[in-house]
Amino acid sequence: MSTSYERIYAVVKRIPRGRVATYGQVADLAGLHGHARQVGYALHATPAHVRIPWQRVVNSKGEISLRPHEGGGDLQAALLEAEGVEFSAAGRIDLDRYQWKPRRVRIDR
DNA sequence: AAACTGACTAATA
DNA sequence: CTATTAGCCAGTT
Repeated sequence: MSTSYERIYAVVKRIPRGRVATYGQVADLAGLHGHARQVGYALHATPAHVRIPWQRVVNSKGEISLRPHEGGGDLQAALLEAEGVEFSAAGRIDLDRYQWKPRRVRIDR
């Protein structure tokens, strides 16, 4: 395997600590516009020996797409919190503040 | 090869 | 807020 997966991994690896990106965003940055699903699929199929910050990829609502009881769901949340990402009571992330915006001056704060 | 599946998204209702 | 519809497309069966 290569092609799409490597691009996706490459993009995900660039996500800075304490920031998150959406699946659609990653797809777009990877040159796979409209392939949001493939991003999720690729990450799901990511071998454990490939260390990438997959936890920084969330869905468009700023939520973790995995169900808590399934593998990784709570782990992802824990990892993100450890990076300083703040979760709302509903387990959601404020994308306005934490979404990674590459190639753009971060005016936020 | 055809059908199924899925860590998605956006638009409607 | 939930539900439905539709668009997307690679990997599995």
